[in-house]
Amino acid sequence: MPVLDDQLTTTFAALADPIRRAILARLTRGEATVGQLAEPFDVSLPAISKHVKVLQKAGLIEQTRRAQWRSCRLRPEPLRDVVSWMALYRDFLGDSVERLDQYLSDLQNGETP
Amino acid sequence: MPVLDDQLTTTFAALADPIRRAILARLTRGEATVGQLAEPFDVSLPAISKHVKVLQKAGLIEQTRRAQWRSCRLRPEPLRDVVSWMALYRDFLGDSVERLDQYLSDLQNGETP
DNA sequence: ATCGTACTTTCCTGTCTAGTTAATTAACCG
DNA sequence: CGGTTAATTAACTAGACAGGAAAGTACGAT
Repeated sequence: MPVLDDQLTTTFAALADPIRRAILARLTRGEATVGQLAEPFDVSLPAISKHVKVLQKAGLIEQTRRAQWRSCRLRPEPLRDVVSWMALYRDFLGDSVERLDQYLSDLQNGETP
Repeated sequence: MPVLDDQLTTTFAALADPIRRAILARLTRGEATVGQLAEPFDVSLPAISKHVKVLQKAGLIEQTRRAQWRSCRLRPEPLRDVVSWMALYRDFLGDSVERLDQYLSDLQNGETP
């Protein structure tokens, strides 16, 4: 089950922006509309709207429409792919990373979700 | 000890390219010169040289000069920063991620490296 | 129906990135 | 020294990307 190269590229590209990472961080505290997501930032709403679209295309968030509001929610799958990808580097991340390793095996065996 | 936002941006940007990820993967199997890194790819040497420079600036690899060869070696720190950053999302990555969590605490306590 | 709210889309700009070829630096080898 | 190998730098091009302003869409309220 290798992680798709293309998916990883999109995910990493999406994560390579401070505003988008801040949006994700905000969403760990619960759903939010695009307007709410925009609040803390000093950029226009269209700019945020585009960031949201990038995150959505990467599968990192999901948007559901309620009336004229788009509520955004975190989707964990791409982050799991990143964790899986990192397994390649476990030997370089220290000796006792067997726990991370173990976690990954569990994931692959469907024991965790 | 929060991870520097800027560092994460550079790291993710560096990882958002299939060739650069392949270079890193290659380096898990041991050091390699720029020429050796270039071999599997259908792009010019200068292109690979630039990829190497991007990885270097992100701190993901280290280059040591031996005669006219530049030997490249993996540096794990930025990947550890990514793992640390992912800790924010542990609740979204499944319930039994305490192992990952544990691993991270160990890292912060300097117990692992 | 029309107004306001909440976005999204379009268009345009400047900047960044990946790739090319050609020229350059650096080190070793005879 | 001159030549060869290894890699970087320079100069350029085509495409992606972040941002803004302005126009467009969609829904709810009145």
